Amino acid sequence: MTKTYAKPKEMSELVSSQSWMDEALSSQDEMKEEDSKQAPYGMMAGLNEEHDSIEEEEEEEDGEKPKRRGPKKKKMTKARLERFRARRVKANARERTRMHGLNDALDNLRRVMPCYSKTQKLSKIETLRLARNYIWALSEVLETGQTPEGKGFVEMLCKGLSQPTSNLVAGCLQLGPQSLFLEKHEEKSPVCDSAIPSHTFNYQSPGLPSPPYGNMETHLLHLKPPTFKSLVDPSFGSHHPDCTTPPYEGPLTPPLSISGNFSLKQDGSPDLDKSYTFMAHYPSMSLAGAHGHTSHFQSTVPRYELPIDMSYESYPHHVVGPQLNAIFNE
DNA sequence: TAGGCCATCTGGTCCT
DNA sequence: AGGACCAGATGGCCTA
Repeated sequence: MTKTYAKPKEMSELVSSQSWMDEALSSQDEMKEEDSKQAPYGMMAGLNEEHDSIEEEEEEEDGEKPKRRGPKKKKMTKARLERFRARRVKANARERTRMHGLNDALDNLRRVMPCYSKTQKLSKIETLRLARNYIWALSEVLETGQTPEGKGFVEMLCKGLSQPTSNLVAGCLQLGPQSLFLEKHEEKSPVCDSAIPSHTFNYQSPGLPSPPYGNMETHLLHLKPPTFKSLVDPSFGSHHPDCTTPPYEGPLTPPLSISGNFSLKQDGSPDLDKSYTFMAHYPSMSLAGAHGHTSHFQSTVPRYELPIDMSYESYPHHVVGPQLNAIFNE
């Protein structure tokens, strides 16, 4: 899955010509070469041809370079250099792993979104935007206790999304931009790739793959206890008979831990008795279904208005994160 | 070809 | 000291 990147040609020329490279950096160059042997992304490989002498004096005052403040750097002894190099290699590996974990979590999030597609992956930012809208839309459904009117639901989901993503969502939910009404279809499994022929849908966005995703009603299954269970019990979804999507590989990151306090049992599985701290926000919601598929949701959920400018342009820099935090952590 | 998206490296900061 | 997290920088890939 990891892409491999070719080593950029210009890099070595660029770096080796830079007079500001102090000896610490030159030592890093050596380290990078070593790192690049392990990492697929070998951008720094081969940079150090001109920085072999690690003991050379660090400050070559050539007049052009601004004087550095602060304490003079310690000379890089060979031992120090070795330690530094090893540390950097390890740090790079950790950082790669960390980012892979982050991406895995994002993939998990994509899969529980109402328009999961292996062929057309949502970008990271669009995934987060859609997730936010989805939470918002579902909270509205919980509040009203009614199946949402199709157009409104899609509009909620699409707020602030880019046009291509909006098209994708509309396509997934079988709602074209012109005909935004809920059309009855026989119920199919949610989030099932390639299970439904594309001609079933009344809207296809140009350039989109055949929408294999399901219809509006199926996505509302996310509200029903079995699917709710599937979110917390990885073994559930992977054996769902209607779903042709490959089984879910790993346990989900606790998907509903709104406040971030998700308890795990000793074996690592979610502790449903303790975990759902969002019950504090949804005090009368019965979560029995998380265990037994027979729960009911009472619709006395407090309403959370999201006083956020949801225009596409407003997303990147604004209050989305802090305000959501404030809402969910109050 | 420009722009969007992405993976990776890197140095800084904070925490244990 | 070392790990986690973060943001900036960089360059590759892809598409309109």
